[in-house]
Amino acid sequence: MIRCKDCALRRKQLFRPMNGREVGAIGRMKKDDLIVPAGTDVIREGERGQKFYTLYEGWAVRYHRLADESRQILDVILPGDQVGFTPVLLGRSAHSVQTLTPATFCTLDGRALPGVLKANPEMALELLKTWLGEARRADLRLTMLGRMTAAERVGYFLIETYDRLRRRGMVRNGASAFPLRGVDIADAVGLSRVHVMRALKELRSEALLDLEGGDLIIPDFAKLAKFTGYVPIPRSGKRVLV
Amino acid sequence: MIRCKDCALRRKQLFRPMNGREVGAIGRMKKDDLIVPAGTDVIREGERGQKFYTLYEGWAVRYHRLADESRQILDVILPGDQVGFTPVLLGRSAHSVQTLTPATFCTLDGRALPGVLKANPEMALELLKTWLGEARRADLRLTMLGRMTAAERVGYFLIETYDRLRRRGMVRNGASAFPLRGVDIADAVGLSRVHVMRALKELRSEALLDLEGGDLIIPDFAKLAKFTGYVPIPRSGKRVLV
DNA sequence: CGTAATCTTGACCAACGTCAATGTTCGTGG
DNA sequence: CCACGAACATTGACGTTGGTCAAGATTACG
Repeated sequence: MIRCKDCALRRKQLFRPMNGREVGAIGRMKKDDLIVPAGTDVIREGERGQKFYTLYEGWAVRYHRLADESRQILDVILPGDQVGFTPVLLGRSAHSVQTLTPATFCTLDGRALPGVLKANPEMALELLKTWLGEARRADLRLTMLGRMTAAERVGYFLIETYDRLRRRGMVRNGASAFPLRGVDIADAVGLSRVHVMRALKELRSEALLDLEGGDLIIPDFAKLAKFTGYVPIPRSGKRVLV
Repeated sequence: MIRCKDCALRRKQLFRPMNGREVGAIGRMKKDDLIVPAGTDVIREGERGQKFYTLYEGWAVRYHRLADESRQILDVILPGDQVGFTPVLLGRSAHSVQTLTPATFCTLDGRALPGVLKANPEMALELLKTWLGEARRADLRLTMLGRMTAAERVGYFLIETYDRLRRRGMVRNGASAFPLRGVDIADAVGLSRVHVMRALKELRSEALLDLEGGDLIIPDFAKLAKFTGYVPIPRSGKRVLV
């Protein structure tokens, strides 16, 4: 089991430094790690849960499945992101979470969360800020689905994810591992799989990005950002790691 | 000026009862009321702000305008909803807010907010819960845009708003005032104005809803909910009124 | 080396957008 | 109360984007 004291994530730029008291409070919520293969549903829609998780390593997606079996991917979960917060504080999960790769989650006891937040109001405030940042990102994804063409949607989705990877130090020389398949991208941007492939071809031919063998390459970030209307996440926003 | 002590909103079912200490803390943040005509931009994208607002009476929308002048409506703001939270805690607003009708906002001093939340951790936690609820609603809107047909989108948007109105006691006999025009609905659900009208015609012919003279009528809530896949907001979730 | 998954391509089709002309509603001033 | 204009709704014709289907090529993996 990874101990909070030694957690490698916490040292990353993305996260807000914590004092000993805070690390201790979180450490007391910490339970076993959860190690699962690719394709595992870690959280299922409608489920109640007393535990919540921080993704430590690997990739996952939050998604929603409709009555007609179609799937909407709500968000990509990257290392350092939390899942299962909603069921703990609100009673039930409104979405499922599935791993795309083998993954390790850090498990935390949700029953202790309200107490910890009341005892550490500074942390509660920072957590609120993190969620406001997430809400802002969600607004932009909504705009993408409502108002953009196929190529713009795909480009936006990829550059946004790429930018998040970059902030986590997961990009090297303009490239990063990217385990999503065509279907996954399609389900994220509201298109069909075939049309996503056509959009990718277009983006590739304009040298805006390349996606091959599970690697995403963005040769000119500014150029793709301009094409998609993407504005990078401001450097300032640090996150609480619970 | 409406005093927090006398605020009519606070007494509504939707909101969590507050103790005297909390009402006092909020009262000290309270500044003048803001009374504006329809079509006023209360918050502009990119703006910094030290104040935040609670809509007391009237209607507004949160929206985002793209480079090509097109508009995405992110959400409808109803009495009791806050706006301007993000600029206060995160530095800048990523969206604009415009009134659809003459409206009254309660103005609060944002500089005092972090202090108030740290001094009232219970309130901070409840506020976090409110935001988690909003995030859940946003996920569903995303699903609507990504996976639904024109008629379903329009129906979903209308029933969702109707359900929110209902919780605020703004529905009488299956009907409520509804000041949004065709363009507004179009910009909310990611369709063209003309196509929204066709979708409305279809919904009307199926007796799922009616929209005339600024009134929204839903004769059979369950029937429309089934058609659109809408699940009502659980009764339990009460909101913090700041 | 073989099988399954995924990508690629082309043909065709449905949903939605655009344009433009006509009708309706509503608020305003006479 | 009526006349007028502006904003909005309605309708039909037509164009475009993206969906569906199916067959073949490529890649990943045991």
